[in-house]
Amino acid sequence: MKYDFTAIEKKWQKTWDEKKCFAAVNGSDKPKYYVLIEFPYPSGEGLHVGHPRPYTAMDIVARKRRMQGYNVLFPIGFDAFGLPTENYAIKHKMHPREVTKRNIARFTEQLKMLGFSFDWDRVIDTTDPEYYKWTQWIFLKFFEKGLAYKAKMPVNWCTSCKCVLANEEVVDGVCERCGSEVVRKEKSQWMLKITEYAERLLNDLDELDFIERVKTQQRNWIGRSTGAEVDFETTAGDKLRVFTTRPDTLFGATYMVISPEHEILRSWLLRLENKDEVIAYQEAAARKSDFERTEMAKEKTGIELKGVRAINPVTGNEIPIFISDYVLATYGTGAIMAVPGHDDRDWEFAKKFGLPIVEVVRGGNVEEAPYTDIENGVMVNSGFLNGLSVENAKSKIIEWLTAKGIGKEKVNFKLRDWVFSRQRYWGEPIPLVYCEKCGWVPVPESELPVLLPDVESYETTDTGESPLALMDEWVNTSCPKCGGKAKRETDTMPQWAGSSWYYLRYMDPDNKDALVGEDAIKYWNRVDWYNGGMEHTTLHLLYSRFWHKFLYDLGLVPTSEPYAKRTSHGMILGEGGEKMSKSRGNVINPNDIVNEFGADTLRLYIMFIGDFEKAAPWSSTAVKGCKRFLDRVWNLAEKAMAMPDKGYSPKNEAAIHRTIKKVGDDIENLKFNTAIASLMSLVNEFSENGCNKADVKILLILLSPFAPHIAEELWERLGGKGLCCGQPWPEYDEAKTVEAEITIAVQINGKLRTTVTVANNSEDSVVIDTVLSDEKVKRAMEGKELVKTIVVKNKLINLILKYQSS
RNA sequence: GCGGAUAUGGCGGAACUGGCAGACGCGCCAGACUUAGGAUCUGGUGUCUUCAGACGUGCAGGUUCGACUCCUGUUAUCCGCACCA
Repeated sequence: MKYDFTAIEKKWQKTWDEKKCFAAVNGSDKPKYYVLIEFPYPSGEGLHVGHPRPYTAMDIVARKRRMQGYNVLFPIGFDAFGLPTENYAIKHKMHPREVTKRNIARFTEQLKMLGFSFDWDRVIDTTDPEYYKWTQWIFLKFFEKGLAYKAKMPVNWCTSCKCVLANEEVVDGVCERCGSEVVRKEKSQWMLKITEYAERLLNDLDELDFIERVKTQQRNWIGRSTGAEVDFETTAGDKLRVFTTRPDTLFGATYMVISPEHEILRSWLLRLENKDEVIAYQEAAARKSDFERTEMAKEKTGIELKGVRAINPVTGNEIPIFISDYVLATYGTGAIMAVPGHDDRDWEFAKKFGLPIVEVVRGGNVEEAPYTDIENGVMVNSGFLNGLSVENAKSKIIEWLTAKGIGKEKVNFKLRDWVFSRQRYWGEPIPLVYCEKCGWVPVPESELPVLLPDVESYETTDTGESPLALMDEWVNTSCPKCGGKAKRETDTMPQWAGSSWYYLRYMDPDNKDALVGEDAIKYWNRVDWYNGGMEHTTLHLLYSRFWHKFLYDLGLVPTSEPYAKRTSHGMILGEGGEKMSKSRGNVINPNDIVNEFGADTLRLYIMFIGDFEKAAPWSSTAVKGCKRFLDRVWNLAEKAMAMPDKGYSPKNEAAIHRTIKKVGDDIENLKFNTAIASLMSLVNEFSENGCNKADVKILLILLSPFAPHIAEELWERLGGKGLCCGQPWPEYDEAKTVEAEITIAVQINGKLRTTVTVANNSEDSVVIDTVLSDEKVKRAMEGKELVKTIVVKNKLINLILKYQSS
């Protein structure tokens, strides 16, 4: 019989489906294990060859855990709200709901074709009103607790999507999604107070089993820094508050800088002699996008405020105040004390404007370059701080400032609150109404979900308002509180809303009374292993940790963190090593690969392609190698059918034990490529030594998480009991992983000369005797003296020789 | 600029706590079977070479009996952050 992968794959997918082999059981007695992948966005393009990489990896883990006796939850769903669908729908004059429905159907078919062991009875769709009802419900809780608030503020506005973006969605000054320019715009927006959780989001990382680069990235994004706030009196009779991480250098503060947007300017404006100049600078700064500002960062600009000066609280000196866009309005207090001697940016600015540079930390030459070392410096020119280390000076000055009531210790974060409104149709409606009398009023829980209106037109408006704003019938409603006239909020939620809690819904997808039932959450607890893309580190991953903590505070979930372990995969690149994209025309469609080689080959290749955590270029020739491997397995099994089934063949025993160990360990460590390599080696060994039925059966069990269809088919043909995916994961015997005879490397003066074969675990003396009687070694030793012998057990022997001294 | 990672044959990549560099696969070469092969099987495949060996893990040093692995310096590429005071 030939290996007819198409027929085989269909057959087993059907069997698994009918027997519900991969259904997770709530409340089972078995230990539970929750494996999660990031659910896909069902785009119109269908499944990309990049999708199966993380899916196959986690499918392997899920299948292995089941074989190890766990009750595994390995779910799938669709994150279906969002712009691409809406844009596609507008272009093709379809309803986003229809587009979504079609795309989900297509994705489902493609995912099933690859044989993933998802529990298909728990599928969720974020656009299903039964689902987004609970997304809205959580939002109302945020609102109730004061963590959702509306604020007028400058926001990132994507000129192409006609929609605001969260800070996390702006990459290099352009829209993360469409690459269009992002400009600043003043808008009134719903915000989520993620900053309230900054400290916990940071600290709790320590206890999590996340790969280091994820933790680092989140830490940098949260950006905690400790310092002090200090009030400077001004000649205008008021106070200017600054934040600094170097309060120790206060004696060196020779001028101040405030951001062009700083509020205090308004009250100073009348006193300014160069008012017009200042206003012109403000206007110029306002016109620039954030990106343009940083682009021009190379050259510092600024204007001195003529007419107001500040007083350095420790020196008593009057110092000038500047406005400059190198000071950000959104961080700290929007104002800084400038210490040009010990800060790169202040130094640069001072040099340009000819401002005095005072050394207050000794260790460098502040005329040449700012001295920023905080480890070795000693305070000078700093009155009562002189002679102290930087660290000691910090605590002393903070003590002093606190006592005087002009400053205090302060912690700041880079993390900003989350801009949560989007001016688009295809998202969850924000369940609030605005009443002239009562203000913002939540829609009562009993009236959830607030459904998206079913309308013909949902195109973007040019005014920057949500398309929902044009739907009078939907907008105009009555106030749930007073019954008077009210208007619905017309902005919708961002794409990240539905995905912030989806892992909870999988535990109990059909619950009508709660987002997740108490028993279900108690049983499943939290996700044990979550794999996803690095690009979500400061978006989805951070957002969902925030939501989870909030739900934890409400007492709705038992853990303060949603994911115990987080790993991440590299991208699949095009053949030339470039990113796969439609415009480059180098996109590989998984359907083509499955048609030509089968799903098992695709799965195997995508795991064999290279280090799972690194990017790897696709190679259409290398795919064939994996197909060839499966062909060889097939032939081997056909031959073994007539062979005995009692115990491993003695010749293969050591290799089998080694492979069981290697494959098992490698799966846990994301080393799928070497796991497959070891399976290939085992097959090579079987071909050389011959093999019996028991040998092949163990091979099939080990292979089954990677290439489940062929394993299942051959298992059946070899007369295996039950299903291959239901077999217990094999055990290995450490003692049996080593061959009876082993090869030892022989080095002379550190260089490999030859090898010898000795019995495993031979005594050193035996090894030395064998080596010394070796012809090659004897020749090399002629006329030389053996000074030293180094033996590494079962590995290597190194003979140190010297010319004989006469 | 700051932080992190990476650098190994023609290619993708292996190498445990310092112990036979190049596992496994692709490609290539030779042979077998073939009407045929872009199928299959067998063998070979780091470089140089006087066939004894010499040289080889970005580059320059160092530690060690022994270094892809540790240390110092340096270059390149990728990723993240990007005036965060």
